[in-house]
Amino acid sequence: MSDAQTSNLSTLDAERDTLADRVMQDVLGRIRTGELQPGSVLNEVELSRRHAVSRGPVREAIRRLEGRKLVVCAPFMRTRIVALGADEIREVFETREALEGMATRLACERMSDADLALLVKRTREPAQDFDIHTEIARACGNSRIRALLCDELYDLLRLYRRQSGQQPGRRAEAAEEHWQIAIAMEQRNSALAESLMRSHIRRATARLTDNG
Amino acid sequence: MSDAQTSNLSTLDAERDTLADRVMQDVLGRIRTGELQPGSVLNEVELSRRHAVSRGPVREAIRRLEGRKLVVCAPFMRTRIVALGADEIREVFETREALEGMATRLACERMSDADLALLVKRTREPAQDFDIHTEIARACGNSRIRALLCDELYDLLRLYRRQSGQQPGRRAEAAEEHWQIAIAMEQRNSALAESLMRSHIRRATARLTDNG
DNA sequence: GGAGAAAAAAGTGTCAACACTATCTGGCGT
DNA sequence: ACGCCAGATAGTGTTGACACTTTTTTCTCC
Repeated sequence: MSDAQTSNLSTLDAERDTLADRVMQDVLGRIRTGELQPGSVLNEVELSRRHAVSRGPVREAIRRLEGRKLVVCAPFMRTRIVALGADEIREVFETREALEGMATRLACERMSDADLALLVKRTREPAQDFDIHTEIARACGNSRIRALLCDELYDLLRLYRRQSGQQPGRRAEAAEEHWQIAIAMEQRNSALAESLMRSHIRRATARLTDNG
Repeated sequence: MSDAQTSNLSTLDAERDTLADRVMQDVLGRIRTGELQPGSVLNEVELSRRHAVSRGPVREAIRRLEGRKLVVCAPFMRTRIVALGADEIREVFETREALEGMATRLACERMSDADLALLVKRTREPAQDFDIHTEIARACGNSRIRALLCDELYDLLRLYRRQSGQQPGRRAEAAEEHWQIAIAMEQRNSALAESLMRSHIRRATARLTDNG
């Protein structure tokens, strides 16, 4: 008889340090910095030389990115960073709306008074490295939703943020919407907070698809 | 200048046929049939012999499943099918509630009258292989949400459905809730349909976690 | 007989070489 | 000059072997 339920095999990414892990982190980092753009090719031998490893670990890193849908590949065709069309970007935003709406509701219900006060304070005085979306995803108490947002969708969106720069007025508008969300959360009105977040994301989607 | 946006590199799983693909499909199939349970070990050499291939393709298949969070592994420790604790199952259901709620709303807005009528008819006369959840995920017009539900969450839940069998009364209750959802969709009341679907999933979650 | 350490076995991580496919390059005919 | 086909080149798919780690077995000592 197999003891299936032994020690909780957590689904959250443990901090490993194999060669494949290093290669994957490097590629993720270069996606985040913008060095790798949508459609950029990942050459296996080039990655091998870059990290002074053989192609085995490189291929395993690519396969994990493939599982995360950050790269695409057909047999013998080169692997490329995903390049999304207008329809697929809309799909990403719809997914994000669903997940971030839920994350906002959960964070509103679960954050401590102290953490919530800090969130409000930081939303009022926006620092350089503060992003309320990331903060909510981290605080929602659901590691699966957090990983989907932070490790998949946000990386995808970063790929396109640069080229579809925001209109001048949008920045202030977004700040105001962030503020309303924070207020609703502080009042523990989770239904309103979720609704406001979803509207906020839907407005951002409309801006993007109008331009295209 | 690199031409990034050339031919839409779709994110949807193309039908490839490399050895790694075959191994992955086999593992997925054995998860679906229940042969592989949570915590089951995936032995690389055993998989190699089983498919008469070397360990390379086997490892690549495992890495892709790892990207999908269906298996977990630490260096030199054997790879295992994920085994979720009570908290992690709750997280899966919260994720599912968010995504299926959105899928229901989108399907309600986008399905043709004919397809919707068929959905209602099949919900009224439930066949053996009909599942309204899968049908909505397929019809929502968002391939990313469909893949997240059908290729990740549903496989995960199948792992636990067997052992946490439903109470006797729950089956009829669920059928009634499915019926209400279908009616709301037929009336094109997308907000109500989404709300009903989310409540439906939340009730299923409560049943599970009460028992544990 | 049982707890602990050493040896053996099993399993995973990595590598270099070979096989196959797609893409690029150059020559050919029209 | 243009398109088309064959050879050369670059890149991916696969393999078997070796290195390292964990797990199991065996042996020793109390």
